[in-house]
Amino acid sequence: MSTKSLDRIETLTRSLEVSNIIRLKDAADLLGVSEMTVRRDVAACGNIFSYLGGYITLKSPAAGGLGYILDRERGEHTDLKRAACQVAASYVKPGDTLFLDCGTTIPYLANALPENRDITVICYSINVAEILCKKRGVRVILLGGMYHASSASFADSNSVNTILNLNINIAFMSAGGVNIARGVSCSNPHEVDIKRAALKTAAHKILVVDSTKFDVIKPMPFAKLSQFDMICTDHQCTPDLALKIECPIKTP
Amino acid sequence: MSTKSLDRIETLTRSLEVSNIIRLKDAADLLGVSEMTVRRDVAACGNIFSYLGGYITLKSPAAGGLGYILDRERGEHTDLKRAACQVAASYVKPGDTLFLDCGTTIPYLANALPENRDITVICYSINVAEILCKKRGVRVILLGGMYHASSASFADSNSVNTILNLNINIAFMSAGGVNIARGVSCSNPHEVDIKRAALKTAAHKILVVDSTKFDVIKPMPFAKLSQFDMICTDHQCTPDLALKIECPIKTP
DNA sequence: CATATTTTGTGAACATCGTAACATTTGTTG
DNA sequence: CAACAAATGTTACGATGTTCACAAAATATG
Repeated sequence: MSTKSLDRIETLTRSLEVSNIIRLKDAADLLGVSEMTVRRDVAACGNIFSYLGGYITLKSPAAGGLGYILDRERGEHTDLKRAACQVAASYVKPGDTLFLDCGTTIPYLANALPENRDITVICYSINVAEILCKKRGVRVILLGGMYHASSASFADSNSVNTILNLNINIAFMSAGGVNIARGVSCSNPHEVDIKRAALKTAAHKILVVDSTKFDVIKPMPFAKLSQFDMICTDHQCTPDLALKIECPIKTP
Repeated sequence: MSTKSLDRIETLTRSLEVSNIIRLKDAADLLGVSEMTVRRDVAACGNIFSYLGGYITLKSPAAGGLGYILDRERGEHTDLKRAACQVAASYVKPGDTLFLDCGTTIPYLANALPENRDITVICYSINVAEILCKKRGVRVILLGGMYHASSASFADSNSVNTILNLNINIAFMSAGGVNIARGVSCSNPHEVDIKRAALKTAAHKILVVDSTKFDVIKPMPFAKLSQFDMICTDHQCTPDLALKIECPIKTP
């Protein structure tokens, strides 16, 4: 990275410390370079700046909420997750007893569940519980235990037994990776037993993953694709991929 | 503003509490209306939403944790509760294993606990768990079970046994009422067994109540005043009241 | 100085955003 | 039901954002 580039980044940072947010065009004027150059600077310093919709902000928490918010949107495919979860939510019927897995996808499903429909939900992550507990007319059962920050979930030696003693109608599972040869996998060892128990006892099993998870392999395998009744994902799931997978795929 | 419009705003707000940010287009899909309608909704609620470069965000990203609690309990002696909890927090030492009760007071204590001090906390309410799980270097054990909205807590037949099998150093208990004749009481039956179990097994018992709880009687008694090692409360605790209670009272 | 490498700019093609005017649907009221 | 008002959808068009390939300029290197 050149001296000039660093100078520009310095100037831009200073300016953002004052104004919090700046348009790409204004930044280009400010720095006396083309918009393209500013784009490249910002992209190169992805750790310092957030860029979204034509606006640049600082990522540092000191700069206030927006930067942090924009940051979270970036790599995480929230739109895809939301889309996949909307598909999944359409299979929930009044009176159902559901199991909701942990992770960053399933909270969107929790959010999409209808209120006052005599629904019972078993969950084990704080993310999901937070959302469900605010809903009216939803029975929530949280499996407790020791908290694991990596997956924002709780695990305990009793959890598996508790799950096996419940009548779960549909288990909505998430995954870090889906691969035809290696099956369905996740990153955290402590989730595996709970996932397997839920898959064992649930009448129906639905895998909820956005399309970026296909052909990804994570360290902890927990199921084969054939164990699932269907996969709910987003519209970016390519047709040839859908053909290769031996399991019905539902998209918006 | 119509009912439908308000429903959409409600849905959108919920969704934003999960994802922080959403594209206009995705919001339109989510709500099942045109982008134009979403634009109009967002513009009408300029006090709730921010809109920039095609992305919608909440103006106050508080939403979760203590912010939410603070919001809901505004005007309910939050200053007194915070004061009582700061007194209570001063008795926590590195390496302690704590039990934190449920209610609207104890979240302030959870918030006041130090990070990275090898502290283990057992809790059973979503309010408290939410706050603790965000702290670094705090081990959290949540007792799971069926959720009870009245106290924002979980209860399960196993909870009592789990508590009795743990070595709790200090139990911080809350209460809805404290009365010399009738002892310490609360409003929710499902809390009682858990509270009693914690009191039974904990080495030290500290009652954390703001001064408005004195001379109040709630339906479910769960302890006598003599069972507690001390009471942590606020500065508005009148001297004559303090004299009448046969238990050390600590104020700021 | 000549060459290679890096940095920056430009323009084109395309997608998306922003706004307004108007059409259509929905809901309300007499 | 008719008539009106409110809410929502559609269309169109200009502005802006996004990405790419390639050209031009600046800089480094031998």
